[in-house]
Amino acid sequence: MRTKDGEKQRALFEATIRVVNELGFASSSVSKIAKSAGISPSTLYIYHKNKEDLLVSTYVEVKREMGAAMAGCFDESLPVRDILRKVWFVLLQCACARPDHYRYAEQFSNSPYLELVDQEELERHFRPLLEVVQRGIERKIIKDVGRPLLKAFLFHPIPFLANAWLREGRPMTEAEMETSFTMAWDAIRL
Amino acid sequence: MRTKDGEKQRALFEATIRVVNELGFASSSVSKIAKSAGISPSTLYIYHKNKEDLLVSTYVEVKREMGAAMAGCFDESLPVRDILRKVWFVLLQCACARPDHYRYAEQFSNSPYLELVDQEELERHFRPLLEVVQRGIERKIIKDVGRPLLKAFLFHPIPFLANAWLREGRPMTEAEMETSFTMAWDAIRL
Amino acid sequence: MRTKDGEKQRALFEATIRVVNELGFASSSVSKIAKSAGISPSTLYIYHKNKEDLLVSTYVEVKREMGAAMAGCFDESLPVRDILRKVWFVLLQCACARPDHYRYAEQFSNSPYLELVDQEELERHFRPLLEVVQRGIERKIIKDVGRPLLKAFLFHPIPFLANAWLREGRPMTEAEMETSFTMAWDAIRL
Amino acid sequence: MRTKDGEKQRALFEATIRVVNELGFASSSVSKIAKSAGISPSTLYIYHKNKEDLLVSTYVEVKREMGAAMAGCFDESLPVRDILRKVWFVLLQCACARPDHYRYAEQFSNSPYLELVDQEELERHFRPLLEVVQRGIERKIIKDVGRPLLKAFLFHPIPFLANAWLREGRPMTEAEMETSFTMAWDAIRL
DNA sequence: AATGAATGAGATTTCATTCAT
DNA sequence: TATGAATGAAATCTCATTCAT
Repeated sequence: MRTKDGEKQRALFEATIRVVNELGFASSSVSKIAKSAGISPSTLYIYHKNKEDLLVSTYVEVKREMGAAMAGCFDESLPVRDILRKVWFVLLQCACARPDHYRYAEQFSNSPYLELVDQEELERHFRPLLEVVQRGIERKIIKDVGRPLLKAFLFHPIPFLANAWLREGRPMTEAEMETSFTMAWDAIRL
Repeated sequence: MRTKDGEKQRALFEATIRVVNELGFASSSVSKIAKSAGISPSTLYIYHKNKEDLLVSTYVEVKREMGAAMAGCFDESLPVRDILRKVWFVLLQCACARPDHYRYAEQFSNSPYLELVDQEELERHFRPLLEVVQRGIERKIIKDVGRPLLKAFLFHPIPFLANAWLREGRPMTEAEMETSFTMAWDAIRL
Repeated sequence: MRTKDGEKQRALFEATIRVVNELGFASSSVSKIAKSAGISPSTLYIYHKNKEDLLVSTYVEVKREMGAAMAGCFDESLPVRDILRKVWFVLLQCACARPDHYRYAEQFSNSPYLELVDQEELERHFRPLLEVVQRGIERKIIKDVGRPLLKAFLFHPIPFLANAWLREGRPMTEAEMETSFTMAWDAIRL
Repeated sequence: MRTKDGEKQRALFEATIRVVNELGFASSSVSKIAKSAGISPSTLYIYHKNKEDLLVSTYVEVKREMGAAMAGCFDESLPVRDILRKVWFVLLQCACARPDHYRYAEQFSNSPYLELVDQEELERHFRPLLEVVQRGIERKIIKDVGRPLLKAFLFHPIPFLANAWLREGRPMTEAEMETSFTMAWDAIRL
């Protein structure tokens, strides 16, 4: 009896992102993704129930990895602003290092597929971050304006910026990162 | 493609947005859009060269209408902040009034279709706005950080916020609009 | 605008019966049927919603034609036995003339597809026949044993017999038909 | 194909009947049957050369069991009519007790698969019965009309009747069995 | 201008079967 | 013996587009 191949699983994950970024959801077919992963389309169905499952679990995995990257740089002992600054830098660096992952997440979360994902579960990956923000609110450092508004200025700009620099074809400089965080912080701080 | 019936043209425009929002680009077909517009798929080809042309020109039209809405509220005699505040309110109101148009634009601009659109031409609709921003920079009122960063905090949040409130099922209050603009302004002002 | 082609409709009907008889339900595919009808598989979907609809409506049409053949030979003025005898002969002749139609009906009605058909509607085609049987019961000519038992001996044997002779490769003689009807009649008469 | 586990063999036999009855030949796949039997599709190939072999040997086994049930009630010392009556009752009871086995046999024998079965060998199971019928013919008790006609009225109705009662959801009463046999007997007796 | 009919290409998915353990 | 992994072939059905009226 053969055993499920972790390498194939990963190849599928990367291929999905690659193909969707290149062709968009409209033209991404299961066969193209399978071919890009170097496996047979039928083999894909051993790893995923159907196309939807492939796309959704790819999204969830991207989000999980983003959450992990963030968690890895978390230092609760720092002041609120410094924690957020560090996270901002890490996320921006990730977005620039793996812009395709971020672009995939953007495409996905702007499509009706998003409704198939359990939002609660996704947020769990970012729980510590949300708690820091909450602490900032309680200490009157951050505006008490509800989560959507804070999201809109603190997280939402990140992939957009990564994308913009990607299109310019050069990496973001340290100074540009600093500037961008300052803008986000100015938006949310009291 | 021999243009004629304005009513059908409009029906197609709305149907495209409706269907793409409901099904996503992945599952939106020419036939479904035609059916939703109450015309035959063959008739659609009188108005549009092909599917791509349909999707692209729908996007351009959405952007044009957004530009027009903005232009309609433009009062050059006001101070920079007040101009931007007015525009922000109008765009947010539009986004809340026709969230589907905005959602369509979001989906479209996160897809590879975007590359088919002449960005220069699109920006023309927003020229006056960009000039006001430029004036703010020159007068040391707005941070001089390049267009992408300003876009990221001044325009990009708008459809995201409209979407967030749409999901909550209630309209944005005047106070919430004021708060959100304040955040955007805090982000970009010097 | 082209108009739906009655010839194609008929070709599909015959092709369905032909292919299913040759290969059985297990190996009959939409493509094979379309090819056998001389049309493209996609064209088939203009005439039938899906495979199921194709198979079901083919069955219904076969039954309708059987009903029509029977109705055409119906002479209410004759005694009960003579009416049934005439019907028996006509149905046997039909079954022998178009054995594929009958074989199709047999295969179909022994498959779970049968449950998709409105039995009430089917029986309508045979209403006059059922009424004659009823009359026979009332006049104490035919056993009053319920419809299933009468069906089992009066109609059910017909395609079986047609099939048997088909396999022998020769037509049924007049005498054999007479004998077979006598047996059916002996079974149901009082 | 290296036979071994009798329990699995039986589970496969029952699963084949179950699945085919539920889904029909058209939709019954090896994997579905294997899953329904609680084994892996690969294991199935230890017991059967291929799908065809699975279906055919299931049919043969059903027939063998029917023959055995009949043989078990056979009392050569009785008069011809009484032997046939006993057999009729037993077969009807079997058909009602295991309607799925009979339904499977019906589906199978109305499909082109039937041609893969050695008819001679099948008939061997029913040899004693056929000899009794022959004796009846010689003693001028039964019509001398050839085997197909006798089959059509003496055996063919049985699964049809079992099916009809199955659909009504209640078992056949003793009286109904008596009536049905009387009809069969009336059909074939001189 | 408008549209139902028509279709080749291609979509997603399942199948029967073999492989490797 | 037993089985999960693997796959080429083929299934059903939809698509974007053109044809013919």
